[in-house]
Amino acid sequence: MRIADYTNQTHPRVAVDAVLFSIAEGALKALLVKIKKGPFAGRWAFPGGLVQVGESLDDAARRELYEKTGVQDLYLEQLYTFGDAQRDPTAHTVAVAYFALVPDPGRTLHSGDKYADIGWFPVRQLPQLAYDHNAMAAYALQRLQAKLGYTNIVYSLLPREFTLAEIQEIYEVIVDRKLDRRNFRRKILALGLLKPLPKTRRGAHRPATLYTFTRRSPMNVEVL
Amino acid sequence: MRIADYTNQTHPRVAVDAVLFSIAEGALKALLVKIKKGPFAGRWAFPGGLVQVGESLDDAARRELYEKTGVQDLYLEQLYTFGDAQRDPTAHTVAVAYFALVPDPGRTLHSGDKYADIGWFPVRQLPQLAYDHNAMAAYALQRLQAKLGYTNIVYSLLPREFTLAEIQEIYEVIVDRKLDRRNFRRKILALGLLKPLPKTRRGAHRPATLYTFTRRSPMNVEVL
DNA sequence: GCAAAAGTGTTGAGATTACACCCATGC
DNA sequence: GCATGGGTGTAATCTCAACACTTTTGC
Repeated sequence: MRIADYTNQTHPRVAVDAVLFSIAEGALKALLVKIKKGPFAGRWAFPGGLVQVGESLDDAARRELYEKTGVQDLYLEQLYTFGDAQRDPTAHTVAVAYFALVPDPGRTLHSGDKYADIGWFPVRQLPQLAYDHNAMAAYALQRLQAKLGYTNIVYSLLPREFTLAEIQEIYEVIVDRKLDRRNFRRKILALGLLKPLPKTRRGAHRPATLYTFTRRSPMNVEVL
Repeated sequence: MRIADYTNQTHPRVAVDAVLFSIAEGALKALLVKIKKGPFAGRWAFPGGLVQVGESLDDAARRELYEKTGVQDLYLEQLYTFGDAQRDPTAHTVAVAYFALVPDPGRTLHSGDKYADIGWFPVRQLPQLAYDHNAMAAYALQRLQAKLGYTNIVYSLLPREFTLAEIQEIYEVIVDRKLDRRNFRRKILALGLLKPLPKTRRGAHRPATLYTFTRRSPMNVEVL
């Protein structure tokens, strides 16, 4: 990354920040990185970086997350653009925030040279973050909850094969309330997006039928 | 406006564009300006401009629209940020699009020095616009239609006093279908946001009771 | 055989839709 | 007095929420 003197700039800089969510250990987690330098050194924040000329915003967000997680096919959508003049004390920086989803991240994380540390944090107990990233987190969570209700994006939080209990748990963890099992199953199956597989997941108790999505692309459907 | 050489820039510029809607002559209109210079000279576009250091995005959008229309209290919300590297052939420019609403604009418009012309255009028959502004228009219309259904933002398209027929017409024009008069009235009144006034609007036929909003601030309600 | 998760239907309440006639005014 | 838009109620349908017992497995 190039270091430059922005004090004489006449225009704001453009950065991209990515709020990456996942479900792990029965809780909703977000990916945070620890900042090395500047006024927020030592604080946690969402990963991000300046946009280069010729690079699209989506590409910048995707690149940023790929560097950290090694995940290529994640769900990614633009969230909101934060442009308050004081949000970055160093120089006026407009941050285009993205919102991303991945299935349970078993893989290893790479903090890279830029950050001191990296990790998954439970979304409902985030520490005090750098910049306006706590507001960003709140906004992203709100968007996630809303979109879960009227789209099929859960698919991006699930592995290829899953049980109905697992998909229901994701809904419960994200919208933060218990759902009626019978009503939920009826509704989710009525969408016609799930195909039962001729296999079961064997565990400690009665085996559960495994399902898979017929389409893994975003669309609007009435789920909740 | 300062003219500068951006060819050696290492970072994209930031601009704000505003899609301003209003209802006039029974149709949904958008405000367009005619561009004077550059590769899009002669084309219509949404009004916009570069963001200055120290200026927030919301302020920049508000300023832009105030210069053109003289309207101070409009409904304004961020829409989407367009960041494709090729969207502006002159230099990579990230455009933060805003979406705004005003009641029927009887007032005069000011094209200013920057633009060759200014005017209201029916949203469903826009000409070919500069940049990616046709996509911007489509996105804004979609947002408007959706928000009309689950918020009370109609208030920002109506004058202080209005009849139920007038508010219904706005819904019909925007969502582009006829609504049942009795069902619509029942539902909109059930929200408790409208107060009947002890006056009527006298016209060619039976006078209609005038209503006013009890609160003119955005909130979520189930309208449609 | 017992503990634990998987699987399955029905009923009542509330919401949504469809639909037709009388009323008040201006001309 | 007639043309025009304003104003009003009900019945049928659909959707949503609440609720409990049987089944299959591992140990």
